[in-house]
Amino acid sequence: MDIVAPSYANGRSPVAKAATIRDVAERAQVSVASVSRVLNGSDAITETTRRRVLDAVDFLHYVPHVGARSLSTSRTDTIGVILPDLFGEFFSELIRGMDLAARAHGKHLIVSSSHGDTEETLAALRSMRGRVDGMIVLSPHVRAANLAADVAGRTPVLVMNGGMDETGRPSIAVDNHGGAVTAVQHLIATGRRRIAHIRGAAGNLEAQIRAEGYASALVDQEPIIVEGDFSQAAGHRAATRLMALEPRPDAVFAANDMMALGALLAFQEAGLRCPEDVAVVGFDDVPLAALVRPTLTTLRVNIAEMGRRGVERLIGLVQAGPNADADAACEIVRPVLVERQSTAAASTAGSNPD
Amino acid sequence: MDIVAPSYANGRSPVAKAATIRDVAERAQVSVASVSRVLNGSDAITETTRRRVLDAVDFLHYVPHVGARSLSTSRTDTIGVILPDLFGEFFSELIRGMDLAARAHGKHLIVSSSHGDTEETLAALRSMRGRVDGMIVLSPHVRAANLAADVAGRTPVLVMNGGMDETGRPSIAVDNHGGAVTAVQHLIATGRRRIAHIRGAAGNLEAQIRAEGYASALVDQEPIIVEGDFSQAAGHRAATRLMALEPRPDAVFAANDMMALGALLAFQEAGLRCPEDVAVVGFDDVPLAALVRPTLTTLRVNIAEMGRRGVERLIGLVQAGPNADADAACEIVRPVLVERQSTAAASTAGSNPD
DNA sequence: CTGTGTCATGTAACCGATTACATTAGTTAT
DNA sequence: ATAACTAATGTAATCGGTTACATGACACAG
Repeated sequence: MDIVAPSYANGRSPVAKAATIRDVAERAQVSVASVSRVLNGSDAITETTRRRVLDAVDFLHYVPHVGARSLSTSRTDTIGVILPDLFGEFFSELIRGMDLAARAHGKHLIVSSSHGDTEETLAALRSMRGRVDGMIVLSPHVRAANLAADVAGRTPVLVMNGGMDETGRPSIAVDNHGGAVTAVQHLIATGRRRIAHIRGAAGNLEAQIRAEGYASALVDQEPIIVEGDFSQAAGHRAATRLMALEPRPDAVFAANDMMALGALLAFQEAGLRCPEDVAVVGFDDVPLAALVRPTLTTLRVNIAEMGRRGVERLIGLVQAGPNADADAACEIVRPVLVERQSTAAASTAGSNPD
Repeated sequence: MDIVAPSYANGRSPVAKAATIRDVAERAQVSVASVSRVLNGSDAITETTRRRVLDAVDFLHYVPHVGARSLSTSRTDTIGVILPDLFGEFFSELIRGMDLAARAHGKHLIVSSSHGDTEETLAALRSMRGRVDGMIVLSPHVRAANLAADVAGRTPVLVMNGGMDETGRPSIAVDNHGGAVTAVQHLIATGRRRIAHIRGAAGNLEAQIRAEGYASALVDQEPIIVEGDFSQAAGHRAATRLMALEPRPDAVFAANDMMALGALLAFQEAGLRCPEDVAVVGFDDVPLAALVRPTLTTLRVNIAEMGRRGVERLIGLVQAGPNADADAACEIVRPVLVERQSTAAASTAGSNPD
């Protein structure tokens, strides 16, 4: 008695393995090379062949094995993004922009987020190595960012948000200094004479640079700086301390919008009017900034655009290969001032000759 | 005259290709099998061998080729996440939770976002097929979510946020109906008698279910529903229309926090007091909800936790393989009411016997 | 009719890991 | 001393694509 394998109408057993390029070739009665050519759009292929291949692909639900492809082409068509601990809106905007650009170039995005310290960031980076054609490292710590570029080995790395980079690595940075100067000058132009600053988190490079920008733009006054950590609560506490000063500042430049909002609330709770008694400027232009009353003057960075740009430059780096040092520049993104109610010109300005 | 290849101190030419497992084996004086075993922590290996291999790995900066590995193991250790158009905070919270869980299991996350319509979502999904071990599809359109699961073929798919799913696919959903009922009951319990609803975007399943929940929880009143689209501006417009009604509603349940905020602002601009004249409830508990004045009562969903859970279930599905239909359940996440100022009990409640 | 060139297609050697199976060395029992 | 077993390591097949090169068909010139 012969024992035969059961046969199925569709010619495949119930726990069939995924179809391979050879299965497709067989069904289409062509060679694997032709299948590959059709699928990669290269070379000259007869219309008949193309049709036959596509039909077979369709019938077998063939999906090329990415690993196999990457093995022979040594490309992964994937780029990695390493993010520091998330910051709400900023994060999704950035990813949105990146994804848009990536998809436009047929690339995929691997993300790894919430990395508190440098060591964790490096671990994430290591685990991504070999899995991506290039990486974008967002880190407010220069040290981490630069280490990252070293650890990456031959994988191209684009550093973002790490502050102006003088090490000649490809990078994109926000002009935090210029932004801070703009904020202070705007406050001066609208008549404020005692301008305080609520700093961002200690050890954060961007916080550092914004504070320096603030200090450098002051005229006829000493810096008044209180510590913060980018959180709304910190802004609230800082504002409380500022109100206790004598004389009280007539304007506050906070290192980001969330702290500016915290300060705004603290002032309102204390009965101070904004902008009449004290003006407030933030940084980032989170959507919320336009929704609170008074609406918040701030410095706007087009985050999605920055993400898009980052991906495109990285793709450039990947294509250039290791030979081209061509694109080692640091690209600067300049924030623009968005004037809103919180800094409307004080009508009493100028009454104080000091 | 002999022509010899130039030799370098490190034994590698300047444009060296990445080291392979064979290079490591050679340098460590062991076989590739041993190297593989050391690197994958399997089997019995002498301490000497392990040491030798690790040294060689270190020296050569060896990084396993992920494609090759995936080719032989037919795993990618990657999971795909397909997101609809982003919604700020929600998105980053979700990814944070997912990434945490993924990393804990040594998996990577490929994300694809900003998919307006069904067709785009499917395209994203197709391009991910074969590149991931499983996918999580977030879609407010049931149709899209279900199509997705079909298109995916043998790749496991977990549907999230698609509303209660009766098709028996593995899924995780927010109890939108229950949440809406909770909101309305809370408003009734605090003395409101004319409760209006600002709907979410037309065609959005969650919006639909919340509206139904709202209507079903009402007692002694007809539904009062105005259209919205989840945006703050829509909330503002809707509130304006509600204020024109006679008699005016004394409470509003908005389908999300952003619309609730828009409504809040509109009421304040019109001189209405909240919660005294009109109470407001939102949905989501975005960070902002606790920051505005009055602080906003809302329904809180632990988004990061939901993301974490999603990844863990998907990993379970992947490991179970195609045989196990075990986990085809729809898991429900119940939002909890967060009581804040915007619905503080109206002191005038009960004065109206109607 | 033969030579030459062009175009479509096929054959088979890679890419770099994993792992079944084979082999060797070392230990213990008889 | 030999058999029988175990533990550590090695050999080579395999995964599924891409692509250099070989082949074959056909057109056209001489």
